[in-house]
Order: sequence, then C-alpha cells, then structure tokens
Amino acid sequence: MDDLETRELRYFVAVAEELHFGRAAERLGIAQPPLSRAIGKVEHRLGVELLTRNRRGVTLTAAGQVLLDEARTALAAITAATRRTRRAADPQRPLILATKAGASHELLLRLLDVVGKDSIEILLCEVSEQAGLLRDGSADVAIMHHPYDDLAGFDTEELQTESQVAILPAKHPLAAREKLTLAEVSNVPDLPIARWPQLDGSYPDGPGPEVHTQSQLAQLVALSKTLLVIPASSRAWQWPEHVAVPVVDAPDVTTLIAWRPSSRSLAVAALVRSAAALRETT
Amino acid sequence: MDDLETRELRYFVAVAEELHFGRAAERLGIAQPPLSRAIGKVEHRLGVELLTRNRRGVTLTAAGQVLLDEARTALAAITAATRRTRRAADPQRPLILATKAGASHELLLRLLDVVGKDSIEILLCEVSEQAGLLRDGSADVAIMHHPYDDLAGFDTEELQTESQVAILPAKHPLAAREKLTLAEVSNVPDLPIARWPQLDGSYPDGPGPEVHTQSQLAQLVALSKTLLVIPASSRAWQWPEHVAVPVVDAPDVTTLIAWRPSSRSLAVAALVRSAAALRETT
DNA sequence: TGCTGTGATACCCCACCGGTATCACAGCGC
DNA sequence: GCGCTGTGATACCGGTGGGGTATCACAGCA
Repeated sequence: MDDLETRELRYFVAVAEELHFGRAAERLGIAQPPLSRAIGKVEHRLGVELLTRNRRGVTLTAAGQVLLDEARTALAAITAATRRTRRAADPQRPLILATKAGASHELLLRLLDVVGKDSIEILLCEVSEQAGLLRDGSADVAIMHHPYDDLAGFDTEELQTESQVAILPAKHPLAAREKLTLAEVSNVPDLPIARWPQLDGSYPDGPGPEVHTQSQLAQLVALSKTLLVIPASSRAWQWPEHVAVPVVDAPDVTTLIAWRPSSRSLAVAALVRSAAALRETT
Repeated sequence: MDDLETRELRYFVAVAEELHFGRAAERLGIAQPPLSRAIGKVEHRLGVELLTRNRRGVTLTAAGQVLLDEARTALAAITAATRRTRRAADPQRPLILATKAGASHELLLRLLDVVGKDSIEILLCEVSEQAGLLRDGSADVAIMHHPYDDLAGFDTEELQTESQVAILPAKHPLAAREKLTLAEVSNVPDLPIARWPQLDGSYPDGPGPEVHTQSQLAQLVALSKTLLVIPASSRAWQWPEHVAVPVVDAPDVTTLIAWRPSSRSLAVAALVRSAAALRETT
C-alpha cells in the first residue's frame, strides 16, 4: 500500500545524513533533481514534513529523525535478507564470528582449537560493531562483553567473567600503583576519558580526546593523552608504552557468545555448545 | 546495490506463503506473468534458487525458507518506519499499549487510573501477538508475560508475579479438587492440551484441538474438550462453565511492561515509570 | 549589483512494470 | 491415442515514472 520503497529509504538516509541534497545525490550516484523529487514524494505520501529547508542548509524534523532511525534498521534488514539467503544457499559456508580485535584473545584461540579453524571465519570489528554485524547478516555469531555491548535482541551464553584493569601510560605516576579504584581513575586531570561517537556520529562534550577506533585509543594512551579501563584479558592493548593496573572496584566483565534468536542454523547451535563446553572444562 | 525492492519482498512472501503463483498474484492484485518474472529476476539477482517448480505445485528450497523469514522481518521494519514516522509527526498522539484480552486485567485498570484514560490507547491482541505489534510500530508498549511471551529484543520492567491456575470445565471430576499439580493436569486423557499454530502456520502433532484465538479456547474448555493453565489474574477466562483450580507447582508468571529499546519517547518512559511506581505501592 | 551556492521546477526520454495472449507440459479421463 | 484442465513460463506491447539536463528562485555575501 504505502510502504516505502527500498530506494526511497536509501535516498532519505543519504539526505538525512548529509543534510545536503547535492552531496547526498552525489553519494547516491544520481543527479540532484530526482533526489529532491523523490524526497518530496515521500513527504507527500507520508503526509509528514521530514526536512526543513531553510536558507543555507537542511535540518531534520522530529519525524525525520524517527524515520532516519527506522530507515536505517529497515535497510539493514533488507541487506540482511539477501546476505543470509545467499549464505544459506552456499553448502560449505563457514560460520562468521564477529569479535573486537584483541578482546578475549585466549578464549577465542581455545574456541578455534576446539571447533577447527576451517569451520569458522573470524570477522574483526571495531568496538560495539558486533550487534550491527549480527543484525545485517554479516556475521552468524559474535563475541560480546557485558556490560559494554548492547545485547538487546540476541540470545547469549556466558563464557567467562573477569576483572578489569586500567591501561595507563607507563610514565604516569599512577602506573606505579599496585591497584587502583574507579574513583581514582575516573577524574585524572591530565588523562581525561576518551569520547566515542554517539549513534548520530557526533561526540559528547568533555575534556577527553575524540576517538572512533581502538588503535587510535591505544595510540593516545601511549602518548599520555588518556587512560582507559578494560577487561584484564584484552591483551592486544598492551603496548610497551602501556601499563595495566587492576581496578579493584570496577564491575566484572562477562564475555558472552551471542547469536540471533531467529537463527535456526545447526552450525550456530553446535558452535555455541562447543563454546559453553569450553567454559565448563576451565 | 543489489538490495531487494520492497515490492520484490512482498511478492516473494506472497508466493512463498501460497506456494502457488496464480493465487499469490491474485492476492497481490496483479496478473500471474509479471509475478513469475519478478520472482525469476530475484532468483537470478541473488544467484540462488528459491523455489522448486515441479509438476503440480511449488516448494521452498532451504534458501527460500531463509528468505521468507528475512523478508517478513524486513517488511515489518519497512511498515514500522512509515507508521512510526507518521505517529511521531502527530503532536497529540496517544501511546498505544498492546495487551492480551483478559490478561492482568486489574493491573491494567490501575495503570489506566494512574496515567489517565486519554493518554493511552489500548490495543487488544491475541496470544503472543504483542511482540509483532511492538516491532512493526503498531504499538508503543505492551503488557507481556514471562515465560509465555518472547521478550527478546525488548526492554522490560517487571510489574507483578502471580501463581497459575488450571481452567477446567465445571463438570469435570478434577474441577472439584482444592489444588492440582502439573503432573495431574498435563496428561488428562479426556482433556488434551490445545495446540497453537507455529510460526509457519502449521499445527504441532498431538491429540488436543487446534486453536488460534483465546475465545476459541475458552469455548473449548466450556465444551469439556480441553483444559489450560494460566495466570490467576486472567479473569476474562472465567466463564460460568469454567472452574479455576490452583496448580501448586506451576512456575510463577511475571507480568511485565515491554518497549523497544530504541524508543526515545519521553511518553513511553513516563508510562513505564508510572507502571513501576504502581508496583511499589501495592 | 553581480556572484555563488542552495534546493525546486520544467521538460524529455526510455527502462521497466504490468497487462493480454499464448505456449509448454504434466496429469487425467475416455 | 485424444482432448481438457491447471500449472508456470514466454512474447509482446503500452504507460507510468524514475532519471537526465537545463533552468529558475532565492538567500547570503563581496
């Protein structure tokens, strides 16, 4: 009836993200007039104003913001449909496991050891990307970390629990300490906590540096610009310029294996079983 | 790039559900040849065989089954996008609360009393429909019941916990009992447990009658065809021909209020707060 | 007062969706 | 063996509409 077409969703997301018809059109590989028309038609069909075109630029209305969120998830579902279908048709497809680089490294090695390296493909991703990769069909299972990652909508199995350490520049006074508390690390004036981009791509206010990848963060710690608190097993973080100090009152971090509840894949179930068995033998 | 169009998703779902091009075309309001072409084109683009056309009928391949699931959720996301956008643009929209008819009736009345009847619209639905209504934007919040309903993907707040009762035909010998156990009610030869349709619309095997609405079930109990075990507060079930007997070892049922985690609506948050406050004063 | 950069409008073309007519083929009754 | 029926696929054709170019309207700004 008045469902939006895939094309219209893509077009709107492009405009809403660029906030500029010309650039959005370029990104989409079409000319600007058809784009204007398409967006106008969507607004007319919905009976809702999505964008306010004032002199010098475009802004989202509240309804437009809602549609941006919804359109993104709808598009993810659509690409997931083709991806999962293609993969379902491939007889010897390996499972794809998404995990943050460097996190729970030993556990991952043990898991690979048990299930065999060939039956799984590892997809290394940046912080908190796993949920999106599971959702859009790029991955079948993911290693995630409570309470860091958003587990909403996934089935999970706990694998291990561990304490957290502060990663500090080796030269910093706090690096010599035997142990630290959250209070001590949360307000170090010369090592402000780094700021990650929010869902809309903007950064929260604060004194810390802006980062969007793990390696940036590692670099910034080495440069004595920031500190961070992470699970003890995140070995990839340990540069020579880093020192890890236990944070005694930081909440424990649970490593979990997560998958989509609607997945009926036997291979996923077997992998989860293997991972859970791994936990019990340790 | 090679995302499926909304139209193609709808077409495929229709064919996959009907397993018959002619009927599917009729349901879609188009002629059969364009439908055949469209499906063929999708198969070609994906490089995957979705349907096997053998003499006398069509069947889904494994990949086709995957696409059917994925396409359904993608379509739900698409319709949700327009619905939520329209609702976001409506300044005095009431919240829509989905709930099974008759379940947690008193609690619902108290909630309406607190927040005001005009700020909420009640959407009565059949068993386990709430999740779908939340997902496709038909409802903003839902009253759900653990462990009956699938809470995956939603944020929830517990509201109350209660024991369960067996609903029996008044004339049945077991109806005279003070209390019952799960073992006693689970294998009564003349009152077999009713069978609900599964996700694919088919019914599981078993001796019990097939049902797909609550009222059918209530009727069947009154006719001495089946029995059921439900939360004690489900008052709407209490026909004159019914008797409720406590089932002492049945697991407690928790009534929850559920909403989509991505909802940033202040009204939803306020409603949840009101509901939680209701719990504490009781 | 131009100049620049923005999105909207005017107009044209052709790709593609959907329609009708027809085919290919398998079951089935005789 | 013959039609007859019911299935999905193919052939062809016309109209809608998406995309293109050219241009406008208008606001900032030197």
